[in-house]
Amino acid sequence: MNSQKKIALTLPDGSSRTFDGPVTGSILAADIGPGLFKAAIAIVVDGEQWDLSREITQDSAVAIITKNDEAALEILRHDAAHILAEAVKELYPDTQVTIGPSIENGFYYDFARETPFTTDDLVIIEKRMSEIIDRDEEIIRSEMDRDAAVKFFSDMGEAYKAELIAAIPEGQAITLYKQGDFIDLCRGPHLPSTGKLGKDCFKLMKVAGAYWRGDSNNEMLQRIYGTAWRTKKELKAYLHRLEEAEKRDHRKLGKEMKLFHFQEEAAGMPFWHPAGWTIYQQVEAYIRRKQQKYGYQEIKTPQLVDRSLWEKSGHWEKFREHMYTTEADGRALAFKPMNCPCHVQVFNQGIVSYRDLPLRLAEFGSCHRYEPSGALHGLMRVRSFVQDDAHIFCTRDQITSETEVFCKMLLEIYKDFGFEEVKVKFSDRPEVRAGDDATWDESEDALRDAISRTGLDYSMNPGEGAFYGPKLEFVLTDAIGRDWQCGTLQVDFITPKRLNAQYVGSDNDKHHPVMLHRAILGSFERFLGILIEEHAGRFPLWLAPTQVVVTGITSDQDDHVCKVYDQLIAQGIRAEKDLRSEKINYKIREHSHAKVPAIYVVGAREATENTVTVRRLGSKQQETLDLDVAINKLKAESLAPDQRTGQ
RNA sequence: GCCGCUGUAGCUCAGUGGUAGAGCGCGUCAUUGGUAAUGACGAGGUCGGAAGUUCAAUUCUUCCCAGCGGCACCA
Repeated sequence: MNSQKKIALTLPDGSSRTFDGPVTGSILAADIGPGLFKAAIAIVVDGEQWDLSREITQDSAVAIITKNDEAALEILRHDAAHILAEAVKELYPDTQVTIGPSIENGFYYDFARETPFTTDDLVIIEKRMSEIIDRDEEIIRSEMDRDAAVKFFSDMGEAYKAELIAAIPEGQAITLYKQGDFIDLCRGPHLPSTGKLGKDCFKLMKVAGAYWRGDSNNEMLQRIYGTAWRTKKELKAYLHRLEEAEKRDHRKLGKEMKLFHFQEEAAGMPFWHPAGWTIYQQVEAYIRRKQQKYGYQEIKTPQLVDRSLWEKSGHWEKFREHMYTTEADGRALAFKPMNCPCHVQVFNQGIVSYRDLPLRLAEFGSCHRYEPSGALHGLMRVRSFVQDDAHIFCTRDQITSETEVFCKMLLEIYKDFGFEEVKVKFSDRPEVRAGDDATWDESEDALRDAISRTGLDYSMNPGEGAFYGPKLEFVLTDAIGRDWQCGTLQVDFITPKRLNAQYVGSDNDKHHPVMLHRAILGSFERFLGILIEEHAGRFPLWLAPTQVVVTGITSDQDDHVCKVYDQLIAQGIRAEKDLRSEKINYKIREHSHAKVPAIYVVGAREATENTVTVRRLGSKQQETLDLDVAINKLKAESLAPDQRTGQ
């Protein structure tokens, strides 16, 4: 036997093991201990994830990945995708496979097949997957020359795979993985065998359409989504989380709590009911106070504007498809999809001096956008909505300070709504855009300079800027960890030029101002949807549609209930009275289900002593207080965060 | 817009080639009860819309609309 080179492997604890020749992760794991061998999933070799079966031929730093490691989940899910594909190929041989990555919480695989998969098919496929896991097929890695691989998959009738491989640079070796009779192109790594995926740790979730290569010009494939976890317990916990999220669905709560509704005759346009509109108005009043505090002036501009303005602003060219249009007096009119061109019209009235800048014009602007029908989603994506929109007209020198102040205002507002975690994204020039590169360079630099001075961390979002300028996007995280992009600040050197906005500078020359488009909530509709889900319908007192219900034990207290109710109303509290001849149990149950934050019960005792017994939502405790004390307490708590003392 | 699924009472849903049912809610009456369901009775539906097949369609077929899950889109 040749004298083989010794291989030294360094483990994470710093210890090292020497082998007489090339060694696989499996052998290493077995060498360390049978427990580790059993739990091993893959191995990290010099920072790169490898299969356990791959030979390590030189000294390396290694770490065995076991089921308990975070990294294992991704491998597990990727494997589940392969097992799914294998099951589908076995059951429906006429199907072509395409791609199947691991994703957050699970995996999917896209298939090309004439007949659609049904939900019944999912049950059958799931069963076959379990059988494949039982077979415990070895997963074998191999390499193949690119051209050979293209031929290999073409011959097999897998046109999509062949197309994918053909796109890989020539001469490059590609890796294939085989399990049973199923072979797939894959970077890896994979589990040693299919049996390593727990039979009761995965579940197929849904079938959906998805475009080949994510391009809507391409044919549509059938995507099967699944979820996979390390343990049955984790799977159950995940399914439970989904159920909990469903309970806070704003569409469901909106109906239950009579906040708003939609109907066929106005698809994507909410009808706000009294309760929902109350919340809306609280939010609007709050934002109005904040805008006043930060030096904004509120305006109101038309919803229907002549096409010629949209042509000048550039919207007609770029967004015509998404604009509602109509005609009157022989003129073509369009509903505004945004407010900026109208705000420039306000700016353009009269001569503006540099002394007037920055000019901050705010509008709760009612906009319409013809969104694709498939995009509509409750309040989150609508066709008519109102933005907390404003445009700051300023000089180039003022961009930095205006951005800084805006960020402060935005964080303050998010905090008041209970959102402490905010991410910032910087979107730079998109491919289709207005304006020359020099202007884009300048505006991107100005924005970058501004955001770095705020000290906020941000990530890049390349190519996602507006057609007229780069932007910052503000993303908040809700109570169950979901991200929502709400706020935005966009630098715009172009619209003021196009719409001929000018001011007289200190040099007595005319200049175009810079426009900062900015919103904090984004759309009220969507933000209310987020708030409903954030609070699961149990709003804090300042937002709750009904803040307190007053009710008696028997009808003997009706007069007193009315007296208490009148006092609450006089104090500006959103109170209701319940004089129905129902038992107290019944009324408590009903108002608790309606998520009313406070219930005042007045019995014979309270009526004589002029007290109320207070029951708060979510608590079974009762507290009897003097009426004045109770009302003052409620009133203090009903104040919006910015109206409380100390702000 | 694309793929798939769904559309029955105010809500949640069952059901059928011979023009429909439950629970909750709603109304009336009785009950006056101390913190998550008092009882009785009653009203309420051209079964999403249009066309077709059929002696007969809510049920089968086609088209349209809307909703849901994704994909694409999101100034």
